[in-house]
This record gives sequence, structure tokens and C-alpha cells, in this order.
Amino acid sequence: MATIFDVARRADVSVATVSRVINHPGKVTEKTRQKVNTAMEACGYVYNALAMGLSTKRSRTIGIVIPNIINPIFSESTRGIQDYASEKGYHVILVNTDYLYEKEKRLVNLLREKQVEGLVLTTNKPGGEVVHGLIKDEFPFVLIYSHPKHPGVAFVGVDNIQGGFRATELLISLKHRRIGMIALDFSLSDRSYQRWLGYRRSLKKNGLPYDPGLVVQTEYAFEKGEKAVELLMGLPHPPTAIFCSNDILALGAMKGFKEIGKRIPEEISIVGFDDIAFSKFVAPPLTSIHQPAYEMGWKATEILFELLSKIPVQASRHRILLDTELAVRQSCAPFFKKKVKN
Amino acid sequence: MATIFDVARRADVSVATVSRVINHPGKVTEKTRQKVNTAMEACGYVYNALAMGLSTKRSRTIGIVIPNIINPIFSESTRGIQDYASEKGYHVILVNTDYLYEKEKRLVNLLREKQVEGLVLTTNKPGGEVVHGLIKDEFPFVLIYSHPKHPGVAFVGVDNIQGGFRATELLISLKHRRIGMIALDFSLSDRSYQRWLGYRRSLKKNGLPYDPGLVVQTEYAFEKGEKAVELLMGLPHPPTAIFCSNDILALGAMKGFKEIGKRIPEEISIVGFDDIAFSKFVAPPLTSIHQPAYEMGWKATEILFELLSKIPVQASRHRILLDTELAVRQSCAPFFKKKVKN
DNA sequence: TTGTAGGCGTTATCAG
DNA sequence: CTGATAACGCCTACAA
Repeated sequence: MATIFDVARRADVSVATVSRVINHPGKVTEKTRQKVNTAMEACGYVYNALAMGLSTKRSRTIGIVIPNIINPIFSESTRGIQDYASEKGYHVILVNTDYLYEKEKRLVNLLREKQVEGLVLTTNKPGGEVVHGLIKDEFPFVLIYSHPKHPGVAFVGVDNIQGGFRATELLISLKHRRIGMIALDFSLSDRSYQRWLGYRRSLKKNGLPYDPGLVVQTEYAFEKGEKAVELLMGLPHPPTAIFCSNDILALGAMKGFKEIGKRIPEEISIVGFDDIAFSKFVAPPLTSIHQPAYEMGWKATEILFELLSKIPVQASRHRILLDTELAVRQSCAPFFKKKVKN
Repeated sequence: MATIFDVARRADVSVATVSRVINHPGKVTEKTRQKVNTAMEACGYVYNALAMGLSTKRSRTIGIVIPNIINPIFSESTRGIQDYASEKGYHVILVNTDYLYEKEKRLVNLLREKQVEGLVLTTNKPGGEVVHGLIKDEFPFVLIYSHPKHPGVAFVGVDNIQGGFRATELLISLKHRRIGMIALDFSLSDRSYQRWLGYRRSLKKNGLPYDPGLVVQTEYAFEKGEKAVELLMGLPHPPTAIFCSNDILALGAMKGFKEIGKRIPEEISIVGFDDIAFSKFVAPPLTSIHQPAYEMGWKATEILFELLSKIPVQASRHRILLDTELAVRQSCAPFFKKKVKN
């Protein structure tokens, strides 16, 4: 591969000059610039951004850590991150944790070894050692989706407790009294736990008893939502409505209900969380708590770049809480008490 | 930041030794290894993979070029790529072209500047200059989704012509005679063009006339599919069935039909292409041509690593055609001729 | 405006 | 088994 050196020789200038035409074309005569450019063409020169990174200690790369790119909510925020980063001339390295904290830990380290300048991090333990390590080393990062426990940490997200609360309020307003929840295992996702907190708060506010038997924690997959339905409907006193901590589980649950012949929303109401683009197309259209994922990614990256610029900004500007919206669709209906057989 | 040098000083060994315990721990005494490891701990050493890349000329990074990570078909293949790469200790840099060739060209260059060792490329012009440039420079890459014109180029994909053919055959077997197509603009996507070829082939085989008015080329977006419906249904002699070149357009089209009160499949049949995970959940479940996207990504990366290993393999092993499958669901129904009013 | 030379953090070769 | 040292390709004072 041709290097800056080869180009220099060919153009009969110094490497410094070549470097200049690359980085500060203004600081070079038109004539020499031309010479250098044609020399570059001639030897098929390809700039080596690695060497640049080593030399300047700026890789122009950031890392994105998410649970799983397959989940549309994460592809949306990823796209938001990429679009902002790319405007700044940065690239992204993308890794998936599959909600596994050990993997998250390992990947964050690998990303740091790759010299990413900063991280947009979706963590499963906002108070965990990954975040603490980053803080200790003053490594630039911004959390998305989860709220950091630590006050100085930048983040962009929605109020998950409030989201869970809203979802449940809707169901209760529809006269449902036995409301189940299918949640991502709390050990896997802090967001899921928060949403459950909101669910409980709503129950409490409305004087409804909390029945732990109505909450099933599971893993991330359509099938898991499906399975959860079996479990829930096998109960002696099954729920008439279900809140799912994400849309994937909700879709799985819907499938599960259809399979056992339960009609949605006549016999069972469902509300999801995330409001991925597809939720409005499913049958019936899924009621869900909307998160502005693209915007979250974009904003997070905006903040990350502020952090990188090292010009100090008030920490308050680094904690952004976007609004969730309740997207009401046809997967929920009022509950009518059936006649009780004697 | 602590470097290998700091560690060496602290452990009272040479940098060479430190490097050894990192890369070939076997070639070092247990004792010195311990010394070095504790020294690394002590100064919070973080390995610099950039420097390694410069020195070894291996960045342990590959590039992924796709139109848009938002499209689930691409997140699936991306995940397949990532999973294989990560098994080999590689990371990926992901970029979106938005089906824009200029962008593709620019991004491929940037990726090469970042010294990615290879590329898994989704191109819009398999015979274009991007691919040719790569070939000329003997840069390792494998194409996915599209078929290269050039014989030596590695690729993994499905037979798009056959896919389009199958979709259309299904519709024809259901007695449809006016079959429209909503396609991604051929200038944007070579796949779309191929699928159209298959569509035409099927028409021809069945002795149906080809009506260009029934084919609308558009951009990638739900709304574009929706718009296309207006256009098609405004025709004096509108279609009774529609083949869409991808599921996103199909979902948009379905929405469009619902909005004008056309029932699917009773009044209009629809078949898509890609069979993304969500297509089975929509209303009605979408008939679609299934592409094994995850597997395509995985296989493509497998091949890429063979290419990287420089051990020569038969080119034939580098051209993989996976099977499409026709996933028949409820968005298609037989066409019954309506009574003609006199 | 242009050139010289040292440094960025690793690896790898070659001695010891 | 360990150490010294020259690359790797680029950037950036500092000089000229």
C-alpha cells in the first residue's frame, strides 16, 4: 500500500506537505496541491485512518452498545446515532450484548481498546461496574434508555416508570381488574423493572391488589411472550388484560392468545412498550407506549460530542427526559364482566 | 493513558515482554507473567488496538455496508455478520447508504481508510465502479443480496428472479390476471429490478400481457407503498393483486388499501418479498418470499474470513445461492370475477 | 510556503 | 526466556 511517503517522493515534496494537502489544503500552494493530488492518484494512495488515530489520539469512531440490533427499537436509535455521528465525520462500531451483563462488560472493554472516543451505551445495570469504570476513568459516554444512578452521568431516555404507569392506567380505566404483566427478566433489564414499578404504582393508586402470580419474567423473544401466555392463562383466575414490557413480547403474546382461541381485544386486552413501527400494522394494531428512539439516539450523540469537545457544559443539559406517548390502538377494549355461572 | 511502556517499567521488564504476555502468554515464565499482569492492573492499562493495527496491518475490523439498518431484513443479516465476526475476535463498522450510490462509494472509501480488513457489501450496482475498484485493488469483500456481474467475486444471496417469479406464479395460480407491482426504483436497487424480471417472466410464461402501467417504481418507505396504491387504484383498469419488491412497501400498500376501504385479500391480494419477522403478525398475515437473512450474513462472513486467510479456495465455494421460500399466508386469495354490469 | 525529525503504542526480528 | 530496536503511517512543532 502506498503511504504518504510514497506520495511525497513521487510529488517531490516532503511528507509534511502531503499531510498538509490532506488536512489543511489551504496552507499549501495551489501548484503543490495539484502535484500532490496527482501523485496520490498515480499511486492509488489510501489514507490510513489508523495511523492518524494513533498519532492524534482521535480515532473518529464511537461505540454503540445495545442489547440486540434485531429489535427495531434499537435499530432506530442506532440510526439516530449513526446519522449524527456521520455528520461529524465519525463512524460507529456496533456491538450486541443480548442483555448479558458479562458480555456488556467485555464488549465495553474491547471497544475502549479499539480507541473509540466515546460510547453510547445501553446498559442493563445503570448502577453497575461498567458505568462506574467509565466514570472512574473519565471516559466519555452517554447512557440511553436507562437512567444512571450516578448524578453526573449524561443520558437520554424516557420515564419508564411513568410509561408503565400510563399503560396500566389505561387498562384500569377500561375496567380491567386483573392485569397481568409479561416482563423482560428484571435481572436482564433495568427498564423492564422500572416499567413494572409503574405498573405497581398504578395498581396501588387504584386500590387494586398486587398479585405476583400475574407477573411473568422472561427472556427476549417472540416465543417467550407466547409461552408466558400459556402460563398466565393456566392460572385459576387469569388476567383480562396484559401489559408487556416491550412490543416483541407483546407480539409474541398476541400470537399466543390467537393460538388458544382468545380474541383480542374482546376477550383479552394487550398493551406493549416501545411502539416499534410495526406495531401499528399488526392484528389488531397494538396499543403501546411510544419511545422516540431515533431522536434518543440523535440527542445522545449530540451530547456525546459536547462531552468530547471538552468545553464544559452544565450537567443539567446532559440529562434529557423525552416524553413517552400512549399510542392507543385496537388491542385494548373495555372489560365486561361475564355472567357468573351458579 | 498508560502504555505498554509504563507497564514494562513498573514490572521491570522490557516492552517486548509485556507484549508477549498479551499475545503469547505461553512464551513467558509464570513468574514474569504475574509481575506484568499486576503491573497492568496497577496502572489501569488499556490495550491500544489502533497501534496494534498499525503495526500488524490487521485492524481486526470489518465493514458492513447496507442500505438502512432500520429495515429488519438488514438488521438480521447484520446480526449474522456480527455473530460470525465476533467469534473470530473481530468488530464491525456499520454504515448506511440509503440506497444512494454516491453515498455507497464514499462510505466504502472511508471504510477502507479505516483499514477494515474486508467488507460485506450490499451494493445497488453489482456491476458498478465500487465493485470494480475493490476488485482492481484486490480488496477482500463479499457481496450479499446482489449478484456480482464479475465471475470471480464472492457472494451470498438468493435468486431474486426466481423469487419474483414464484410470487407472481402464486398470484396467477389464484386466477389473478391483472397483477401490479410496487417496486423499489430500479436505479436504487438491482434486487428490485431482478424481482421485476421474475415477475415479467411469470406473466410471459402464462401468456399474460405485460402492462407497464401496472408497475410503479418508488422509494424505500412505508408511505411510498401507501402512495403507490393510490396511483395503481386510480387506473381505469386497476390490478386485483400486487407483488411488492419488499415487505416494507407491502405493509405500506396494505395500509393504503385499508384506507380506501379495500379488503385484503377479498378484494386485493398482496405478496411481499423478504419475509421479515413481522410480516406474519400483520393483518392479514403477509404472504412473502422468505430470504434467510441471518444465514446470508453469517455465510458471507465465513467466506470473507476464508478470503482474508489468503489460503486459496475454489471460487465456486464463494458463490452461494440460498433458497427462497414462498411463505403463504392470508394476504392472498383467489380472484373471482365480479358480475359485469350491463 | 515547505522541510526535518520526533513521537503515537505495538509488534517483530534478532541477539543474548 | 528476555531485551533492544527498528518498523508501521501519520501528525506536528520547529526550522528554514
